[in-house]
Amino acid sequence: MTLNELKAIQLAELFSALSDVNRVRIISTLIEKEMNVSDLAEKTQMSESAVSHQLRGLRQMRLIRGRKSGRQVFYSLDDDHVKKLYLMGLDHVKHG
Amino acid sequence: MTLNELKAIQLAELFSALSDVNRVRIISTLIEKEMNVSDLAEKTQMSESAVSHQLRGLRQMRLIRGRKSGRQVFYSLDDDHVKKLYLMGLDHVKHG
DNA sequence: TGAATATATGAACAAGTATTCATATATTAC
DNA sequence: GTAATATATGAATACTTGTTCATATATTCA
Repeated sequence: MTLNELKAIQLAELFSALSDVNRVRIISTLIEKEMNVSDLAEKTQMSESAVSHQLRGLRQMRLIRGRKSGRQVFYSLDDDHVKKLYLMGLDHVKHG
Repeated sequence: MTLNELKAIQLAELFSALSDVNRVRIISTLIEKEMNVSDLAEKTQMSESAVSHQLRGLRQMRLIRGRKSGRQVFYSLDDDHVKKLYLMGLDHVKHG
């Protein structure tokens, strides 16, 4: 069973979404609890614009989702799958 | 428990190693069986040089390891962890 | 030893990606 | 309505990464 081309591309895109330190920090933060953009920016030491750009990519990959509340948007992980992937990667890093 | 800086970087590097279509194809191939560079090149439709460069990165990230036999080097996944990570990603892509 | 083969590597270029800055949209409060 | 705040986005620049080409190393065989 060789991997078909589309799946290979999607898989690379998925891992690509987690391949940046700032996005890892964002995911790491969102594992603990949902958070709005400006708090994320403060917590991750990034500009709000940079955070927003990264969130967009994560949203497009369906790794996170936003919940609008007034003029704020609270982001959280899209599903447990993402958390598992992240934790498995972390495990590899720790015991690798 | 906030992720420390080093872990965040390592984690991003790990996912980064899997974030390219050609590397995904290589890993996908190596999940089935170990393979030498030129066969990998043929199977993945890449030049041997390109394969070798990619293998280097995967080796450095300890995702694969090489077994030298004469003038050939047979590559295989470094441990089961990698396979799990790959399969979990694939699962996300399939059912996402 | 020298020729042939398998793999590895350095440097240069090309392609992709992240960040910044300026600006836009959306919501709330007045 | 206007002002203030939160987030989003486009364009430009800077940075990173992958591929190619040329060359180097290592191994086998004659």
